[in-house]
Amino acid sequence: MKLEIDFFKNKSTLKLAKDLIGVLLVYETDEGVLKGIINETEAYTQDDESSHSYGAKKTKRNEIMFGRAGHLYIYFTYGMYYCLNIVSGEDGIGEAVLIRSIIPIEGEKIMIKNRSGNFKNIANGPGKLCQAYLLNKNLNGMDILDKNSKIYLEYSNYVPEKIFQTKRIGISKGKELEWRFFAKSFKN
DNA sequence: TACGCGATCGTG
DNA sequence: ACGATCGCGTAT
Repeated sequence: MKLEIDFFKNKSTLKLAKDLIGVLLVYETDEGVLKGIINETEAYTQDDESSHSYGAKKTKRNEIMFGRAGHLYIYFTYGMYYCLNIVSGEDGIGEAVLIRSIIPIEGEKIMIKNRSGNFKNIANGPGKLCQAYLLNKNLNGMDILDKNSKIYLEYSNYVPEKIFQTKRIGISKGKELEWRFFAKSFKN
């Protein structure tokens, strides 16, 4: 069953980041269905120095973060990679959850092809995940809660054994905040 | 218009 | 540990 708006309502971005561990990221492409278990996320809010939305300053790049929860914020970074975020929080507040990693469970062959044949570490990083799913700026701003959307989140029976909470990766400001969540294993 | 810097990755 | 690579945001 697809996640709907209720999953996002009245929930902090930190809580959403935690709740998304174990949820499936699904993309129905022309070549086949891509599906994976979300196993690592990070929260970003407008009070957070490391966030693109810091200080509630809206720009052309980050404006989607200020929209309604359930939209995709996909940005380009390091001159080569895209990163996928799910917009969170109230309309008008700039918050999102970065999806850092998934464990492939369907369409693995397609993902490997999308990753130029790399069959190890298929989607265990934000840039790798976007390569595996062919996510780019064309999909920025998509509404995954729209029932016609080809990309959406789905409930699963994968229950994290334990959710770890640590500092975030690859940032220079807001380093001390423990806003990263991940699971090492799931029971089914 | 100019410039410095990344919410990264793969190799060494 | 480090280089690749280029759009974005801030400053001029």
